[in-house]
Amino acid sequence: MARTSPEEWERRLTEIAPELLAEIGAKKEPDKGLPGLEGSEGGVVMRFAPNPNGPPTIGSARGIIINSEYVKRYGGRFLLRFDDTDPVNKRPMLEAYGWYLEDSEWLGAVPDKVVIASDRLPEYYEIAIELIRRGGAYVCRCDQAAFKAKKDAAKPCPHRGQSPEENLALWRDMMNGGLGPGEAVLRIKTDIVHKDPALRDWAAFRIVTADHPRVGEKYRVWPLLDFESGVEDHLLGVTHIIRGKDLMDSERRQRYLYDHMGWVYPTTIHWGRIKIHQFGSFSTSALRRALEAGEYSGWDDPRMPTVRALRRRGIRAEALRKFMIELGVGETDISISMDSIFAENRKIVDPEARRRFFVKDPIPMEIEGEMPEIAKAPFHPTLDLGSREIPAGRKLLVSCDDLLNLKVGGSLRLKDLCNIEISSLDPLRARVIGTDPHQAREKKLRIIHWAPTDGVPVRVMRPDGVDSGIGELGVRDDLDQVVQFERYGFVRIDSVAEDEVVAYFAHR
RNA sequence: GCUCCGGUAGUGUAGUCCGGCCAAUCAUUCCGGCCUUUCGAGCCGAAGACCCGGGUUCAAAUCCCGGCCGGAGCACCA
Repeated sequence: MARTSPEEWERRLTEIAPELLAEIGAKKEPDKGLPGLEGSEGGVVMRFAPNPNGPPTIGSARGIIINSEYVKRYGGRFLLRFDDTDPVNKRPMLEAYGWYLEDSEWLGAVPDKVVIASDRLPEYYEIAIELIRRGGAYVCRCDQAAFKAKKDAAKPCPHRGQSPEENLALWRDMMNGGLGPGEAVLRIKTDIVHKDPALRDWAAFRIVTADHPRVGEKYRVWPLLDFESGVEDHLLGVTHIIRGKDLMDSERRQRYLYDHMGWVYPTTIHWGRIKIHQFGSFSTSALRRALEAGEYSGWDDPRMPTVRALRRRGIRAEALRKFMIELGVGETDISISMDSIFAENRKIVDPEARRRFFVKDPIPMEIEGEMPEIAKAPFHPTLDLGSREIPAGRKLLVSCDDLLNLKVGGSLRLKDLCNIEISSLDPLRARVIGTDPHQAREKKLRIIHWAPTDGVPVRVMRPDGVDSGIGELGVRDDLDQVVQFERYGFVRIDSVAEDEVVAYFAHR
């Protein structure tokens, strides 16, 4: 296949239309980070709208970070809105409201405004009434199955033709108790013969007599998501909505509501489902059940895919931000690995994390020969972070893992201390053959870390279990710091007691 | 069954709207090598992808059609 080269075309272009040449020269610029927002001229208002039925997860973090990042970029406003309108199936947790605030702030996304749907029922009622007056909504008294049958057949139900007056009267019955749960819903009139059955006359309000954790039994008519969310987005002046692809129909449904009211629909962006290798698929409700069944120590258990669990493990907000922004907002369902987040975190944490010795599954070792009584070890291999002194002694502890390929006569270096030769394996004995690190280097000795016998017991809480061992005493100075246990990994010192230190494992 | 959306290396991602700069970007992962008193960091190098088939065109990752695969909606959940 003979292709005409670009050069050839350029030459011919020069002959026939030289004024277009500039266009060829213009390079396309590669987009960095998030794509721009369309329709940002009139300002940008965005929201993250969770149901507070558990703490923010990594998925929530994506929503919080991307929305707030756009707002930062365009100088707009970031709203946090709690869509807590189902006291039964997705019952809100009172503590969770605060958790969202806390985690948003930690993620560097302090909301400009916080809205709680369960505070705003009166506003929703007013709009419902206006909608009925305009003939855009009707009270449907079909039971669920009957309506579905009608809808699937693209046939209107008998209540669709009621007059606004009739509907208003029935609405009052819903409000004042004349109608009970399951006896009526308010439906938005869309297009009953629409080719997509998902869009036909959807329910906007239903009757719920259960108490709500925040407002108790104050209301008995509650909005459904499409109404609440759609109305709030308008009321709050939201300009851009980012939501899951699973909610694509919401826009198409809500547009009917907007048309009835004469409102302008915000710009929408969709993203696909996010799955994380290390955690699999999870839902907040499923996690909550597992937690209540005692499978986890709490919402910040190191196995949890929550923001608070990552924080406890020493993952920095900045690492999460960079990662999420890099992910972007594609519509493809994605399956990510924590490795990328860890890599991002390592870059941030490595330069500031003090190095410490932690010996997992310690084995005592007796040493003979001339050696320093105190090891002087730098806090960082290349940066000047100072150093610490670790008292050594005739007896030291080394990790069981490091003994695996050891044999009598073999030699290695105890880091920052001395070079030894193994003289016996059981009991473990060695003799000093020198102290010079260069000697170790020349002989290509393996270098292992160690701990003094009077070090502090350390427990490391990991996603895959608990490691126990002994750490140098200095780890007690690093409460709440991310440190690197040499040859083990980065951990956050979570608690320090006289007789035990607990650390949470971040990553290698 | 009806409807909607997506498919670029192992994993993500840029490019797709407005076809030529794309023998395709960046990150991570993996594999080599260097460096290092850590199995960390750093440095160097390498490997690795346009779902398939047609069509339009001088030219297709990009436009059109069909197929395949994946996800989602059709709740008085969010």
